[in-house]
Amino acid sequence: MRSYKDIHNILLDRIKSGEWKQGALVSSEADLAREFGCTRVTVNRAMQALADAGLVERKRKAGTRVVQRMTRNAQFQIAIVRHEIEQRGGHYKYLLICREETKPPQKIQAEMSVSADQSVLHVLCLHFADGKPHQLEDRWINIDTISRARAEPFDMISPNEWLLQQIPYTNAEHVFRAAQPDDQEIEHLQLSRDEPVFVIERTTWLSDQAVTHVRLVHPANSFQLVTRDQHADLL
Amino acid sequence: MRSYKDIHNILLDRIKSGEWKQGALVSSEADLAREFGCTRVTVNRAMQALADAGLVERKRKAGTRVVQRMTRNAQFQIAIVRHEIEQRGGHYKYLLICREETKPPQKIQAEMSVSADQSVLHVLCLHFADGKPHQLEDRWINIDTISRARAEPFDMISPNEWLLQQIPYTNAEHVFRAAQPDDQEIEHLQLSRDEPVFVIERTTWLSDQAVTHVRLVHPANSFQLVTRDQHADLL
DNA sequence: AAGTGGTCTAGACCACGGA
DNA sequence: CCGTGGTCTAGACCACTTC
Repeated sequence: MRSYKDIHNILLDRIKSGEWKQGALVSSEADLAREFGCTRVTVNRAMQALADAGLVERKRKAGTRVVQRMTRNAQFQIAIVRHEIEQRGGHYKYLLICREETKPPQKIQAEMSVSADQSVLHVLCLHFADGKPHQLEDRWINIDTISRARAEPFDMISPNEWLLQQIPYTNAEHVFRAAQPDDQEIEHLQLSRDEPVFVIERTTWLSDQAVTHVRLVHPANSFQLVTRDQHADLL
Repeated sequence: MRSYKDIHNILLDRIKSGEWKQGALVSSEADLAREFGCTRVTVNRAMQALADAGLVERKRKAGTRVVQRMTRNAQFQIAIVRHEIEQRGGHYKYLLICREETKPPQKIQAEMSVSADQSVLHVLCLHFADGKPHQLEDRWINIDTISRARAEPFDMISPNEWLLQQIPYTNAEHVFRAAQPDDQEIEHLQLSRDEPVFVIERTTWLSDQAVTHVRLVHPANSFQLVTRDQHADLL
Protein backbone atom coordinates (compact mmCIF):
# COMPACT_ATOMS: atom_id res chain seq x y z
CA MET A 1 0.00 0.00 0.00
CA ARG A 2 2.30 2.70 -1.09
CA SER A 3 1.65 4.00 -4.61
CA TYR A 4 -0.40 7.11 -5.20
CA LYS A 5 -3.02 5.01 -6.96
CA ASP A 6 -3.44 2.83 -3.91
CA ILE A 7 -3.78 5.90 -1.75
CA HIS A 8 -6.21 7.37 -4.25
CA ASN A 9 -8.39 4.27 -3.96
CA ILE A 10 -8.25 4.24 -0.19
CA LEU A 11 -9.32 7.86 -0.03
CA LEU A 12 -12.00 7.20 -2.64
CA ASP A 13 -13.41 4.44 -0.47
CA ARG A 14 -13.49 6.72 2.53
CA ILE A 15 -15.63 9.12 0.54
CA LYS A 16 -17.85 6.47 -0.99
CA SER A 17 -18.42 4.68 2.30
CA GLY A 18 -19.31 7.91 4.03
CA GLU A 19 -16.40 7.70 6.44
CA TRP A 20 -15.54 11.11 5.07
CA LYS A 21 -18.86 12.90 4.83
CA GLN A 22 -19.93 15.46 2.27
CA GLY A 23 -18.65 18.86 3.25
CA ALA A 24 -16.27 17.50 5.84
CA LEU A 25 -12.68 18.60 6.18
CA VAL A 26 -10.21 15.78 5.59
CA SER A 27 -6.79 15.19 7.07
CA SER A 28 -3.91 17.29 5.81
CA GLU A 29 -1.42 15.92 3.34
CA ALA A 30 1.26 15.83 5.98
CA ASP A 31 -0.88 13.73 8.31
CA LEU A 32 -1.84 11.32 5.56
CA ALA A 33 1.78 11.01 4.51
CA ARG A 34 2.64 9.94 8.05
CA GLU A 35 -0.32 7.56 8.12
CA PHE A 36 0.65 5.86 4.88
CA GLY A 37 4.37 6.04 5.48
CA CYS A 38 5.16 7.91 2.30
CA THR A 39 6.13 11.37 1.12
CA ARG A 40 3.73 14.26 1.04
CA VAL A 41 4.21 14.45 -2.73
CA THR A 42 2.69 11.01 -3.12
CA VAL A 43 -0.36 11.94 -1.08
CA ASN A 44 -0.61 15.15 -3.06
CA ARG A 45 -0.71 13.20 -6.32
CA ALA A 46 -3.59 11.08 -5.03
CA MET A 47 -5.47 14.08 -3.70
CA GLN A 48 -5.08 15.96 -6.96
CA ALA A 49 -6.66 13.06 -8.78
CA LEU A 50 -9.65 13.31 -6.45
CA ALA A 51 -9.79 17.04 -7.00
CA ASP A 52 -9.62 16.60 -10.78
CA ALA A 53 -12.51 14.19 -10.51
CA GLY A 54 -14.40 16.90 -8.68
CA LEU A 55 -14.83 14.89 -5.49
CA VAL A 56 -12.91 17.22 -3.20
CA GLU A 57 -12.12 20.90 -3.14
CA ARG A 58 -8.79 22.11 -1.98
CA LYS A 59 -7.71 25.50 -0.68
CA ARG A 60 -4.39 26.51 0.71
CA LYS A 61 -4.46 26.91 4.40
CA ALA A 62 -8.15 26.01 4.52
CA GLY A 63 -7.40 22.40 3.66
CA THR A 64 -9.31 19.82 1.66
CA ARG A 65 -13.04 19.28 1.84
CA VAL A 66 -15.30 16.61 0.38
CA VAL A 67 -17.54 18.35 -2.12
CA GLN A 68 -21.22 18.77 -1.39
CA ARG A 69 -22.75 17.68 -4.67
CA MET A 70 -26.12 18.84 -5.81
CA THR A 71 -25.73 17.49 -9.31
CA ARG A 72 -24.08 14.42 -10.68
CA ASN A 73 -22.48 14.08 -14.05
CA ALA A 74 -22.93 11.45 -16.68
CA GLN A 75 -21.42 11.02 -20.12
CA PHE A 76 -22.63 10.14 -23.54
CA GLN A 77 -20.72 9.47 -26.73
CA ILE A 78 -20.83 11.18 -30.06
CA ALA A 79 -20.15 8.41 -32.50
CA ILE A 80 -20.10 7.87 -36.23
CA VAL A 81 -23.60 6.73 -37.17
CA ARG A 82 -22.27 4.15 -39.59
CA HIS A 83 -20.17 2.56 -36.86
CA GLU A 84 -23.09 2.48 -34.44
CA ILE A 85 -25.27 0.66 -36.93
CA GLU A 86 -22.60 -1.74 -38.11
CA GLN A 87 -21.49 -2.48 -34.57
CA ARG A 88 -24.84 -3.96 -33.71
CA GLY A 89 -24.83 -6.01 -36.88
CA GLY A 90 -27.01 -3.76 -38.98
CA HIS A 91 -26.59 -2.92 -42.64
CA TYR A 92 -25.74 0.72 -43.24
CA LYS A 93 -26.65 2.87 -46.21
CA TYR A 94 -25.97 6.53 -46.88
CA LEU A 95 -27.88 8.90 -49.13
CA LEU A 96 -26.97 12.49 -49.95
CA ILE A 97 -30.10 14.52 -50.56
CA CYS A 98 -28.76 17.99 -51.02
CA ARG A 99 -25.49 19.94 -50.82
CA GLU A 100 -25.33 23.70 -51.32
CA GLU A 101 -23.51 26.82 -50.27
CA THR A 102 -26.08 29.30 -49.12
CA LYS A 103 -26.99 31.95 -46.59
CA PRO A 104 -28.55 30.19 -43.64
CA PRO A 105 -31.83 31.11 -41.97
CA GLN A 106 -31.62 33.51 -39.06
CA LYS A 107 -31.89 30.79 -36.48
CA ILE A 108 -28.76 29.09 -37.77
CA GLN A 109 -26.97 32.42 -38.17
CA ALA A 110 -27.58 33.16 -34.52
CA GLU A 111 -26.70 29.69 -33.36
CA MET A 112 -23.40 29.74 -35.22
CA SER A 113 -22.66 33.45 -34.81
CA VAL A 114 -22.10 34.07 -38.51
CA SER A 115 -22.91 37.36 -40.20
CA ALA A 116 -25.94 37.80 -42.42
CA ASP A 117 -24.00 37.88 -45.68
CA GLN A 118 -21.85 34.86 -44.95
CA SER A 119 -22.37 31.67 -46.93
CA VAL A 120 -22.49 28.42 -45.03
CA LEU A 121 -22.29 24.91 -46.42
CA HIS A 122 -25.61 23.13 -46.05
CA VAL A 123 -25.85 19.34 -46.34
CA LEU A 124 -29.02 17.29 -46.03
CA CYS A 125 -28.63 13.53 -45.97
CA LEU A 126 -30.06 10.27 -44.69
CA HIS A 127 -28.62 7.37 -42.77
CA PHE A 128 -30.35 3.99 -43.21
CA ALA A 129 -30.19 0.93 -40.95
CA ASP A 130 -31.22 -2.31 -42.63
CA GLY A 131 -32.93 -0.39 -45.38
CA LYS A 132 -35.03 1.73 -43.05
CA PRO A 133 -34.43 5.43 -42.44
CA HIS A 134 -32.60 5.81 -39.16
CA GLN A 135 -31.48 9.41 -39.05
CA LEU A 136 -32.07 12.55 -41.06
CA GLU A 137 -28.99 14.76 -40.84
CA ASP A 138 -29.53 18.45 -41.57
CA ARG A 139 -26.15 20.08 -41.24
CA TRP A 140 -24.55 23.50 -41.57
CA ILE A 141 -20.76 23.76 -41.80
CA ASN A 142 -18.86 27.00 -41.31
CA ILE A 143 -16.61 27.09 -44.38
CA ASP A 144 -14.69 30.04 -43.03
CA THR A 145 -13.49 27.88 -40.18
CA ILE A 146 -13.43 24.57 -42.05
CA SER A 147 -12.39 25.55 -45.55
CA ARG A 148 -11.46 21.97 -46.37
CA ALA A 149 -15.17 21.14 -46.40
CA ARG A 150 -15.60 23.14 -49.61
CA ALA A 151 -13.67 20.49 -51.55
CA GLU A 152 -15.62 17.59 -50.09
CA PRO A 153 -18.66 16.43 -52.10
CA PHE A 154 -20.17 14.37 -49.25
CA ASP A 155 -21.64 11.96 -51.78
CA MET A 156 -19.86 8.91 -50.44
CA ILE A 157 -18.97 9.89 -46.89
CA SER A 158 -21.39 11.66 -44.59
CA PRO A 159 -20.55 14.99 -42.97
CA ASN A 160 -21.01 13.21 -39.64
CA GLU A 161 -18.22 10.80 -40.42
CA TRP A 162 -15.99 13.28 -42.21
CA LEU A 163 -16.14 15.87 -39.46
CA LEU A 164 -15.73 13.43 -36.60
CA GLN A 165 -12.62 11.99 -38.18
CA GLN A 166 -10.99 15.18 -39.27
CA ILE A 167 -12.14 18.14 -37.26
CA PRO A 168 -11.37 18.68 -33.60
CA TYR A 169 -13.51 20.90 -31.45
CA THR A 170 -13.36 22.28 -27.97
CA ASN A 171 -16.93 23.18 -27.08
CA ALA A 172 -20.25 21.59 -27.78
CA GLU A 173 -23.88 22.28 -27.04
CA HIS A 174 -26.60 19.68 -27.29
CA VAL A 175 -30.33 19.94 -27.18
CA PHE A 176 -32.43 16.78 -26.98
CA ARG A 177 -36.17 16.76 -27.40
CA ALA A 178 -39.22 14.92 -28.59
CA ALA A 179 -41.29 16.48 -31.34
CA GLN A 180 -43.94 15.96 -33.95
CA PRO A 181 -42.27 15.70 -37.34
CA ASP A 182 -42.88 18.23 -40.10
CA ASP A 183 -43.84 17.21 -43.63
CA GLN A 184 -40.28 16.99 -44.92
CA GLU A 185 -39.30 14.75 -42.04
CA ILE A 186 -42.33 12.51 -42.48
CA GLU A 187 -41.41 12.03 -46.12
CA HIS A 188 -37.70 11.39 -45.74
CA LEU A 189 -38.02 9.20 -42.66
CA GLN A 190 -41.07 7.39 -44.05
CA LEU A 191 -42.91 7.97 -40.82
CA SER A 192 -46.38 6.79 -40.05
CA ARG A 193 -48.75 9.56 -38.99
CA ASP A 194 -48.64 10.20 -35.23
CA GLU A 195 -45.17 8.76 -34.83
CA PRO A 196 -43.08 11.28 -32.93
CA VAL A 197 -39.42 11.94 -33.61
CA PHE A 198 -36.41 12.20 -31.35
CA VAL A 199 -34.37 15.26 -32.19
CA ILE A 200 -30.78 16.08 -31.31
CA GLU A 201 -29.38 19.48 -32.15
CA ARG A 202 -25.67 19.97 -31.73
CA THR A 203 -23.44 22.97 -32.26
CA THR A 204 -19.69 22.66 -31.91
CA TRP A 205 -16.95 25.27 -31.68
CA LEU A 206 -13.22 25.32 -32.06
CA SER A 207 -12.15 27.89 -29.48
CA ASP A 208 -14.81 30.52 -30.17
CA GLN A 209 -15.41 29.86 -33.84
CA ALA A 210 -18.46 27.81 -34.70
CA VAL A 211 -17.58 24.67 -36.63
CA THR A 212 -20.92 23.14 -37.38
CA HIS A 213 -24.55 22.97 -36.38
CA VAL A 214 -26.57 19.86 -37.00
CA ARG A 215 -30.13 18.70 -36.48
CA LEU A 216 -30.46 14.92 -36.23
CA VAL A 217 -33.98 13.55 -36.51
CA HIS A 218 -34.84 9.94 -35.65
CA PRO A 219 -38.09 7.94 -35.77
CA ALA A 220 -39.14 7.47 -32.16
CA ASN A 221 -40.23 3.88 -32.71
CA SER A 222 -36.80 2.68 -33.74
CA PHE A 223 -34.43 4.94 -31.88
CA GLN A 224 -33.24 5.46 -28.35
CA LEU A 225 -30.11 7.02 -26.93
CA VAL A 226 -28.38 4.84 -24.38
CA THR A 227 -25.51 5.71 -22.08
CA ARG A 228 -23.70 3.59 -19.54
CA ASP A 229 -21.42 5.25 -17.02
CA GLN A 230 -19.08 3.50 -14.71
CA HIS A 231 -18.22 5.70 -11.78
CA ALA A 232 -20.79 8.17 -13.01
CA ASP A 233 -20.46 9.95 -9.73
CA LEU A 234 -16.78 10.46 -10.18
CA LEU A 235 -16.59 12.29 -13.44
CA MET B 1 7.15 28.61 -19.26
CA ARG B 2 8.11 26.04 -16.75
CA SER B 3 5.18 24.61 -14.78
CA TYR B 4 3.57 21.34 -15.77
CA LYS B 5 0.36 23.20 -16.52
CA ASP B 6 2.15 25.45 -18.99
CA ILE B 7 3.69 22.43 -20.61
CA HIS B 8 0.32 20.70 -20.63
CA ASN B 9 -1.17 23.65 -22.49
CA ILE B 10 1.66 23.81 -24.98
CA LEU B 11 1.30 20.14 -25.76
CA LEU B 12 -2.48 20.52 -25.94
CA ASP B 13 -2.06 23.24 -28.53
CA ARG B 14 0.22 21.04 -30.58
CA ILE B 15 -2.52 18.44 -30.70
CA LYS B 16 -5.35 20.90 -31.32
CA SER B 17 -3.48 22.73 -34.05
CA GLY B 18 -2.60 19.51 -35.79
CA GLU B 19 1.13 20.00 -35.35
CA TRP B 20 0.96 16.62 -33.68
CA LYS B 21 -1.35 14.59 -35.87
CA GLN B 22 -3.77 11.89 -34.80
CA GLY B 23 -1.94 8.61 -34.46
CA ALA B 24 1.48 10.23 -34.55
CA LEU B 25 4.26 9.39 -32.15
CA VAL B 26 5.32 12.35 -30.04
CA SER B 27 8.70 13.23 -28.59
CA SER B 28 9.92 11.29 -25.57
CA GLU B 29 9.73 12.77 -22.10
CA ALA B 30 13.48 13.12 -21.97
CA ASP B 31 13.55 15.15 -25.19
CA LEU B 32 10.72 17.39 -24.07
CA ALA B 33 12.42 17.92 -20.71
CA ARG B 34 15.50 19.15 -22.55
CA GLU B 35 13.36 21.32 -24.83
CA PHE B 36 11.53 23.00 -21.95
CA GLY B 37 14.52 23.08 -19.64
CA CYS B 38 12.89 21.16 -16.84
CA THR B 39 12.93 17.77 -15.23
CA ARG B 40 11.45 14.70 -16.82
CA VAL B 41 9.03 14.43 -13.88
CA THR B 42 7.47 17.74 -14.83
CA VAL B 43 6.94 16.67 -18.41
CA ASN B 44 5.57 13.38 -17.13
CA ARG B 45 2.99 15.21 -15.04
CA ALA B 46 1.81 17.18 -18.07
CA MET B 47 1.70 14.09 -20.25
CA GLN B 48 -0.27 12.14 -17.69
CA ALA B 49 -2.87 14.86 -17.66
CA LEU B 50 -3.21 14.47 -21.42
CA ALA B 51 -3.43 10.72 -21.03
CA ASP B 52 -6.09 11.05 -18.31
CA ALA B 53 -8.06 13.25 -20.67
CA GLY B 54 -7.79 10.47 -23.23
CA LEU B 55 -5.93 12.56 -25.78
CA VAL B 56 -2.79 10.45 -25.91
CA GLU B 57 -1.95 6.83 -25.28
CA ARG B 58 1.27 5.89 -23.60
CA LYS B 59 3.19 2.64 -23.62
CA ARG B 60 6.55 1.92 -22.13
CA LYS B 61 9.23 1.64 -24.70
CA ALA B 62 6.71 2.24 -27.49
CA GLY B 63 6.33 5.88 -26.48
CA THR B 64 3.37 8.27 -26.55
CA ARG B 65 0.90 8.55 -29.40
CA VAL B 66 -1.88 11.01 -30.13
CA VAL B 67 -5.10 9.03 -29.97
CA GLN B 68 -7.08 8.38 -33.12
CA ARG B 69 -10.57 9.21 -31.93
CA MET B 70 -13.63 7.73 -33.49
CA THR B 71 -15.98 8.93 -30.81
CA ARG B 72 -16.06 12.02 -28.68
CA ASN B 73 -17.47 12.37 -25.23
CA ALA B 74 -19.87 14.90 -23.86
CA GLN B 75 -21.42 15.32 -20.45
CA PHE B 76 -24.80 16.07 -19.04
CA GLN B 77 -25.89 16.77 -15.50
CA ILE B 78 -28.36 14.99 -13.30
CA ALA B 79 -29.86 17.73 -11.19
CA ILE B 80 -32.62 18.12 -8.66
CA VAL B 81 -35.74 19.01 -10.62
CA ARG B 82 -36.80 21.61 -8.08
CA HIS B 83 -33.48 23.41 -8.43
CA GLU B 84 -33.68 23.36 -12.22
CA ILE B 85 -37.08 24.95 -12.18
CA GLU B 86 -36.31 27.51 -9.49
CA GLN B 87 -33.00 28.40 -11.08
CA ARG B 88 -34.72 29.68 -14.18
CA GLY B 89 -37.19 31.64 -12.08
CA GLY B 90 -40.07 29.21 -12.21
CA HIS B 91 -42.41 28.30 -9.40
CA TYR B 92 -42.04 24.70 -8.26
CA LYS B 93 -44.70 22.41 -6.84
CA TYR B 94 -44.50 18.79 -5.81
CA LEU B 95 -47.30 16.24 -5.61
CA LEU B 96 -47.06 12.70 -4.28
CA ILE B 97 -49.49 10.46 -6.12
CA CYS B 98 -48.71 7.06 -4.72
CA ARG B 99 -46.23 5.34 -2.41
CA GLU B 100 -46.25 1.58 -1.85
CA GLU B 101 -44.05 -1.39 -1.14
CA THR B 102 -44.77 -3.99 -3.73
CA LYS B 103 -43.36 -6.63 -6.03
CA PRO B 104 -42.35 -4.88 -9.22
CA PRO B 105 -43.28 -5.96 -12.74
CA GLN B 106 -40.84 -8.27 -14.50
CA LYS B 107 -39.29 -5.49 -16.53
CA ILE B 108 -38.24 -3.64 -13.38
CA GLN B 109 -37.12 -6.86 -11.70
CA ALA B 110 -34.81 -7.54 -14.59
CA GLU B 111 -33.57 -3.98 -14.84
CA MET B 112 -32.71 -3.86 -11.14
CA SER B 113 -31.68 -7.51 -10.78
CA VAL B 114 -33.98 -8.20 -7.84
CA SER B 115 -35.54 -11.59 -7.22
CA ALA B 116 -39.20 -12.28 -7.92
CA ASP B 117 -40.30 -12.34 -4.29
CA GLN B 118 -38.51 -9.16 -3.29
CA SER B 119 -40.51 -6.08 -2.43
CA VAL B 120 -39.43 -2.78 -3.86
CA LEU B 121 -40.52 0.70 -2.87
CA HIS B 122 -42.60 2.27 -5.61
CA VAL B 123 -43.23 6.03 -5.72
CA LEU B 124 -45.25 7.89 -8.31
CA CYS B 125 -45.18 11.66 -8.17
CA LEU B 126 -45.44 14.85 -10.18
CA HIS B 127 -43.22 17.91 -10.51
CA PHE B 128 -44.92 21.14 -11.58
CA ALA B 129 -43.35 24.26 -13.06
CA ASP B 130 -45.48 27.40 -12.79
CA GLY B 131 -48.54 25.29 -12.13
CA LYS B 132 -48.10 23.12 -15.22
CA PRO B 133 -47.01 19.47 -15.06
CA HIS B 134 -43.34 19.31 -15.90
CA GLN B 135 -42.27 15.78 -15.07
CA LEU B 136 -43.95 12.56 -14.04
CA GLU B 137 -41.58 10.56 -11.87
CA ASP B 138 -42.24 6.83 -11.67
CA ARG B 139 -39.62 5.42 -9.36
CA TRP B 140 -38.57 2.09 -7.85
CA ILE B 141 -36.17 2.07 -4.92
CA ASN B 142 -34.33 -1.02 -3.75
CA ILE B 143 -35.05 -1.06 -0.02
CA ASP B 144 -32.57 -3.85 0.57
CA THR B 145 -29.80 -1.52 -0.55
CA ILE B 146 -31.35 1.73 0.67
CA SER B 147 -33.17 0.72 3.84
CA ARG B 148 -33.38 4.33 4.97
CA ALA B 149 -35.95 4.90 2.24
CA ARG B 150 -38.48 2.80 4.17
CA ALA B 151 -38.78 5.51 6.80
CA GLU B 152 -39.20 8.31 4.30
CA PRO B 153 -42.82 9.23 3.40
CA PHE B 154 -41.86 11.27 0.29
CA ASP B 155 -44.84 13.51 0.85
CA MET B 156 -42.86 16.70 1.17
CA ILE B 157 -39.59 15.89 -0.54
CA SER B 158 -39.42 14.04 -3.83
CA PRO B 159 -37.44 10.82 -4.21
CA ASN B 160 -35.43 12.65 -6.85
CA GLU B 161 -34.25 15.22 -4.34
CA TRP B 162 -33.92 12.81 -1.42
CA LEU B 163 -31.81 10.31 -3.34
CA LEU B 164 -29.60 12.84 -5.04
CA GLN B 165 -28.75 14.45 -1.73
CA GLN B 166 -28.25 11.35 0.31
CA ILE B 167 -27.35 8.38 -1.80
CA PRO B 168 -24.11 8.00 -3.70
CA TYR B 169 -23.85 5.69 -6.66
CA THR B 170 -21.09 4.41 -8.85
CA ASN B 171 -22.78 3.30 -12.06
CA ALA B 172 -25.64 4.67 -14.07
CA GLU B 173 -27.50 3.77 -17.21
CA HIS B 174 -29.67 6.20 -19.11
CA VAL B 175 -32.10 5.70 -21.94
CA PHE B 176 -33.56 8.72 -23.71
CA ARG B 177 -36.39 8.47 -26.17
CA ALA B 178 -39.43 10.09 -27.66
CA ALA B 179 -42.75 8.31 -27.30
CA GLN B 180 -46.49 8.60 -27.49
CA PRO B 181 -47.88 8.86 -23.97
CA ASP B 182 -50.13 6.21 -22.48
CA ASP B 183 -53.45 7.08 -20.84
CA GLN B 184 -52.03 7.48 -17.36
CA GLU B 185 -49.40 9.88 -18.65
CA ILE B 186 -51.91 11.90 -20.65
CA GLU B 187 -54.00 12.32 -17.54
CA HIS B 188 -51.27 13.21 -15.08
CA LEU B 189 -49.36 15.47 -17.45
CA GLN B 190 -52.57 17.05 -18.81
CA LEU B 191 -51.39 16.43 -22.34
CA SER B 192 -53.24 17.38 -25.46
CA ARG B 193 -53.82 14.48 -27.83
CA ASP B 194 -50.95 13.99 -30.30
CA GLU B 195 -48.44 15.67 -28.02
CA PRO B 196 -45.46 13.34 -27.69
CA VAL B 197 -43.46 12.91 -24.51
CA PHE B 198 -39.75 12.92 -23.82
CA VAL B 199 -38.80 9.96 -21.65
CA ILE B 200 -35.69 9.41 -19.58
CA GLU B 201 -35.14 6.06 -17.89
CA ARG B 202 -32.31 5.83 -15.42
CA THR B 203 -31.01 2.97 -13.34
CA THR B 204 -28.24 3.51 -10.84
CA TRP B 205 -26.06 1.09 -8.92
CA LEU B 206 -23.81 1.27 -5.91
CA SER B 207 -21.04 -1.14 -6.80
CA ASP B 208 -23.17 -3.97 -8.24
CA GLN B 209 -26.33 -3.45 -6.20
CA ALA B 210 -29.15 -1.63 -7.90
CA VAL B 211 -30.16 1.52 -6.03
CA THR B 212 -33.08 2.80 -8.04
CA HIS B 213 -34.78 2.76 -11.39
CA VAL B 214 -36.80 5.74 -12.54
CA ARG B 215 -38.88 6.69 -15.54
CA LEU B 216 -39.17 10.44 -16.06
CA VAL B 217 -41.83 11.58 -18.50
CA HIS B 218 -42.00 15.14 -19.82
CA PRO B 219 -44.40 16.93 -22.18
CA ALA B 220 -42.49 17.43 -25.42
CA ASN B 221 -43.86 20.92 -25.95
CA SER B 222 -42.38 22.32 -22.77
CA PHE B 223 -39.28 20.27 -22.21
CA GLN B 224 -35.85 19.91 -23.70
CA LEU B 225 -32.60 18.61 -22.31
CA VAL B 226 -29.68 20.97 -22.83
CA THR B 227 -26.00 20.36 -22.25
CA ARG B 228 -23.05 22.66 -22.67
CA ASP B 229 -19.55 21.22 -22.66
CA GLN B 230 -16.37 23.14 -22.55
CA HIS B 231 -13.49 21.10 -23.87
CA ALA B 232 -15.99 18.43 -24.81
CA ASP B 233 -13.25 16.80 -26.78
CA LEU B 234 -11.01 16.54 -23.81
CA LEU B 235 -13.12 14.61 -21.38
C1' DA C 1 19.53 -5.46 -23.95
C1' DA C 2 18.00 -1.03 -24.11
C1' DG C 3 14.66 2.61 -24.41
C1' DT C 4 10.55 4.45 -22.55
C1' DG C 5 7.20 5.54 -19.18
C1' DG C 6 5.79 5.09 -13.94
C1' DT C 7 6.75 6.31 -9.62
C1' DC C 8 9.11 7.31 -5.10
C1' DT C 9 12.04 10.08 -2.04
C1' DA C 10 14.06 14.07 0.21
C1' DG C 11 14.42 18.57 0.38
C1' DA C 12 13.16 22.92 -1.04
C1' DC C 13 10.64 27.19 -2.10
C1' DC C 14 6.54 29.58 -3.24
C1' DA C 15 1.52 31.24 -3.05
C1' DC C 16 -2.49 31.69 -0.96
C1' DG C 17 -5.52 32.84 2.58
C1' DG C 18 -7.37 32.29 7.39
C1' DA C 19 -6.43 33.93 12.13
C1' DC D 1 2.01 35.18 10.74
C1' DC D 2 2.15 30.50 9.54
C1' DG D 3 -0.32 26.30 8.08
C1' DT D 4 -1.81 24.40 3.95
C1' DG D 5 -1.55 23.05 -0.72
C1' DG D 6 1.28 23.56 -5.36
C1' DT D 7 5.18 22.54 -7.58
C1' DC D 8 10.15 21.81 -8.92
C1' DT D 9 14.57 19.33 -8.80
C1' DA D 10 17.88 15.56 -8.75
C1' DG D 11 18.57 11.11 -8.50
C1' DA D 12 16.99 6.64 -8.30
C1' DC D 13 14.79 2.15 -9.25
C1' DC D 14 11.33 -0.48 -11.44
C1' DA D 15 8.20 -2.41 -15.22
C1' DC D 16 7.06 -3.08 -19.49
C1' DT D 17 7.79 -3.81 -24.41
C1' DT D 18 10.04 -3.84 -28.45
C1' DC D 19 14.22 -4.92 -30.73
